[in-house]
Amino acid sequence: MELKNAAAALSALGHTGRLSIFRLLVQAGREGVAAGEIARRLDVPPNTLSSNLNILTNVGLIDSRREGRSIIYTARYENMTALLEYLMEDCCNGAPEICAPLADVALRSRCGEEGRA
Amino acid sequence: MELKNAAAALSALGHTGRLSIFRLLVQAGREGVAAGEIARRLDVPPNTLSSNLNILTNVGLIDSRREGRSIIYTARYENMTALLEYLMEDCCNGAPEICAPLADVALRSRCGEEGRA
DNA sequence: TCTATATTTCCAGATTACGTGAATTATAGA
DNA sequence: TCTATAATTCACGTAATCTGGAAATATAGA
Repeated sequence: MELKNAAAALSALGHTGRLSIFRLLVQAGREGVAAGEIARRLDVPPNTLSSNLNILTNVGLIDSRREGRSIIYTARYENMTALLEYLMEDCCNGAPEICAPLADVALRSRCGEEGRA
Repeated sequence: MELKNAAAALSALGHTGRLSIFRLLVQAGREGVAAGEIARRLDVPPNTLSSNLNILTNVGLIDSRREGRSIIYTARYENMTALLEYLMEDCCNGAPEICAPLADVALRSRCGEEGRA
């Protein structure tokens, strides 16, 4: 991942509306959620939602497919992973005790294995 | 972590200049780096740097201490961890194979244990 | 105290982002 | 084809952000 792409993705997430959308999709898994359903759950007007979905799509954080009249959005986990990797790259100058908690967070996120902290 | 705080932190990172600063500090470890040294390494004017350091400080991503004439900046790893945790929270609806790569990234970041991917 | 160094604060013009009303496109079903 | 539903695109006023010059503050050393 390059600086510009990472910054663009982070900037897209740096907005309460878009962050809510993204987390919703991250939690939804591969199935995804239809635009209308997102609008209903988050209570946002459809045009505002659409513009934010577009921004998240452009930076590669989400994807979409049409199903009948609905458009289903999904998180792009690979790109999310690349982004987090970029943030942690060469972390903490050789002091493992600093990064260990980061690793623990990720391990705990292995879904369904135990409650979160 | 709450939505607003997370969005503020991500927004602060969604800027190539600030993202570069933050990564520099993440990689520097607990020692930190003086403002002037950051300015030199990233080639940015001191007032612009100062304003961006201030923004990163306000969202809790970095910290500073004075040492003589210099002000030393450091990454706040605990808050970085909390931010990543927020992004991964309840990830992927019970499909561990989706989140596993995220965990791997974090494990690989255990500094100095092996090369990064 | 005087000077040099390190960094921050103040300020203003330029740019970019935000949200939304209105119009538009796409699909499904009668 | 006509109507209803689902979602997007366009246009635009408002608000926030970005950048860097100039001035101010803090510290160290002579």
